[in-house]
Amino acid sequence: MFAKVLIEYPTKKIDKYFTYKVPDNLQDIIKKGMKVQIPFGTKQINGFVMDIINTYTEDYELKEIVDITDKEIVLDEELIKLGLYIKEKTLCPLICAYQAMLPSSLKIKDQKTNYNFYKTYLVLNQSVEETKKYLENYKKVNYQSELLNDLLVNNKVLKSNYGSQVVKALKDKELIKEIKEQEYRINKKIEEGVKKHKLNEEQELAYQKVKGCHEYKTFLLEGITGSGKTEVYLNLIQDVIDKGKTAIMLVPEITLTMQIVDRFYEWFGSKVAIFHSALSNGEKYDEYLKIIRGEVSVVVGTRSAIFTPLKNIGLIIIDEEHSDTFKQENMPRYNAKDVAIFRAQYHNCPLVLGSATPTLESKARALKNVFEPIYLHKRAGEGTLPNVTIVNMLDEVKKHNFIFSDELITNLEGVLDSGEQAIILLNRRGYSTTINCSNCGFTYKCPNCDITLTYHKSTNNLRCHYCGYTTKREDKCPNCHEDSLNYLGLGTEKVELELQKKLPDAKIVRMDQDTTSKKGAHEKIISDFKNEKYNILLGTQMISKGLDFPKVTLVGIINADNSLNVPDFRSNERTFALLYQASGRAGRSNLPGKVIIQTFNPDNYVLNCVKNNDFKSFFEYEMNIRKILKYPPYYYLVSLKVIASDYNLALENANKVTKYLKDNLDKTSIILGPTTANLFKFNNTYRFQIVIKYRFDDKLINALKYLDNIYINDNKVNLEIDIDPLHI
DNA sequence: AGGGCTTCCCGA
DNA sequence: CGGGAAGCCCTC
Repeated sequence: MFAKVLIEYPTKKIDKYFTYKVPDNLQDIIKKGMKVQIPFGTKQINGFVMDIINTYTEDYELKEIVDITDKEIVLDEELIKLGLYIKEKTLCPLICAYQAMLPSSLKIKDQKTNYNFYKTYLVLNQSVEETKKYLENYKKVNYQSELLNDLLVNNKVLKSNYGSQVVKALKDKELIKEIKEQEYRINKKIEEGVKKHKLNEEQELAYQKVKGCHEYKTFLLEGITGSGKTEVYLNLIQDVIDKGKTAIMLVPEITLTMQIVDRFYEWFGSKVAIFHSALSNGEKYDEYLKIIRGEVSVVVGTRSAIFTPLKNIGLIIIDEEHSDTFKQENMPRYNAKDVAIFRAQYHNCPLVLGSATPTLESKARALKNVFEPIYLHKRAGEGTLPNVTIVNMLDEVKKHNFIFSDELITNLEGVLDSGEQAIILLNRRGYSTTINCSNCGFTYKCPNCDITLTYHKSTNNLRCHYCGYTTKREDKCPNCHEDSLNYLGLGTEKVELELQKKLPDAKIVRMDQDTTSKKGAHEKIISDFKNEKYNILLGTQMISKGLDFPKVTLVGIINADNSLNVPDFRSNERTFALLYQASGRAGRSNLPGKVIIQTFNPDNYVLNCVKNNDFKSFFEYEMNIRKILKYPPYYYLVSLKVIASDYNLALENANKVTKYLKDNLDKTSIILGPTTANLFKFNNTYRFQIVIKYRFDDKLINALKYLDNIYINDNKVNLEIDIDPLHI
């Protein structure tokens, strides 16, 4: 018996199967998809069994599999096929696809660590009668008798509940013994008496539509903010569970969506497993075990949760489907939406994409009935859509209001007076964007990347937000040594400081990457704000999604132009989604909401669509631009980056790649570049970019594979291929 | 990926 | 001629 094994090293150089002999003692247990330890070169490493065969005819001696790494962790037939699909779709090494499917704790490296978590219990060592008899003779009332009586009632008790002396004494008398039981680190029970809202007419219609679908179909659930999409999801999942099937729901970033997860725990208790980056390795391992063992019916999680080995899936939901986080930016560059379609087709079940601001791609498909559209037009409950005002900051600057407009401050004061709450959004962290010398023009720049450093006041240093380079701020200009350094641009840190000056009585909490790096920090800020320990929540885009605070009546957006000015063809779409979602945080209960958008471009079409809550107009406007400029959804994109530490070498190869594409692709495909990539110099490497726009090109995939192969063995030049990139 | 083996360059 | 670094190639 022989096994074809895929080696754990994620390199294209060894992206093939290696054959090993299966030792006698493993022949009965070994299965396709299992992880095994094998000798490879001089080392012993891990790999996946991809096939089991009975004959082998090559002329060299085979080595033997040493052991099975974890008998419980097996990639089933579906996931094995899915890995092949991802390899084909994203041009990654096959092993890379399988590694993406497993939580990092199972990703081999520290295979010595045992993540199984045990608790020690005490049980009786004798029969109940014997114990009772012993107690009658014992007569004393002390901790020992208390423990024995406890055991007579409860069968087993936690060892840690009793003193070690007491336990030892009874153990020595052979009256009790210890047992170890595996426990899960996360353990939720269904909360009794949770109020399950009755669905309104629209929600009920949406629910029935999906419920009535017993085969693969993708639905686009377009529901305005606060329309109660979650309620529809919960009911649908309940229905799937009632049928004995399982469901996956993806959310963009679970820490920001803790409120949703809490609702899932309330409904489904221990039937839910959760998956996100903030879990510890041990927690991830436990959640994975629950799924493998078939103990859960619902998985809620971020991108990688789409790979969880649930059997018999009856429904997949992707909430906030417009979010960029569903696409992985490094290898394997998969999009969870594609994976979701694959799995829904495999299980022949419905897929629901939900959003208030769907991607143009999804919306276009819904209009062409490739996806089935479902709409939720009304806010559930008593909420109404907020009133949006656009403030022209050009006028405010004349009044020397550089950060806050008079209107925003007046409204904030109003909120404070009435005991309500406000959210302020500024999509940039740090204190100020950059420090600049007004005498000689010096700016702090990252020595590794082609980018200006951001000043952080709390630590008094400058940081590169790309590579993490940090340097100290000096009092005088390091170049001309004059005392003429200026702080330009705005970050959350500075806004917090300035806002506190304007409103000395306000209790402000800031939420951005810098204040939420610790475990549990997100949840604490959110729950503190919900419990009204603060009046104002100030933060970056992480506060825009999914949060539901009934007391928030005002949302202020500072410098709405920030994201509009990003040089990417999707910046309008992202700005609309961000501002629309942020606006949706206001007026979610019976209190009416107001939104103030501060901008230097008050006539901007995107902003005015936000003001009018008009996704339809925005969609039509933006689709027209995409059509003229030949961008998605009219054309598909591929981005190629040629990377080398030598400038000329990078450029030379970028030209070669471009020439090859021009010679070998279909004439209808458009090849742009090479140009310097958006982040031209990064970590001391130079990056050139080539973009392909195409509609139908059956030569494309082979051309990409050919180029990919050329650069596998070139250790000076690197080629990164991103198919369907989200950023170019 | 990582180790071993070959090659190549420099000072003698 | 030797040593050390850099490049090359193999791993079932």
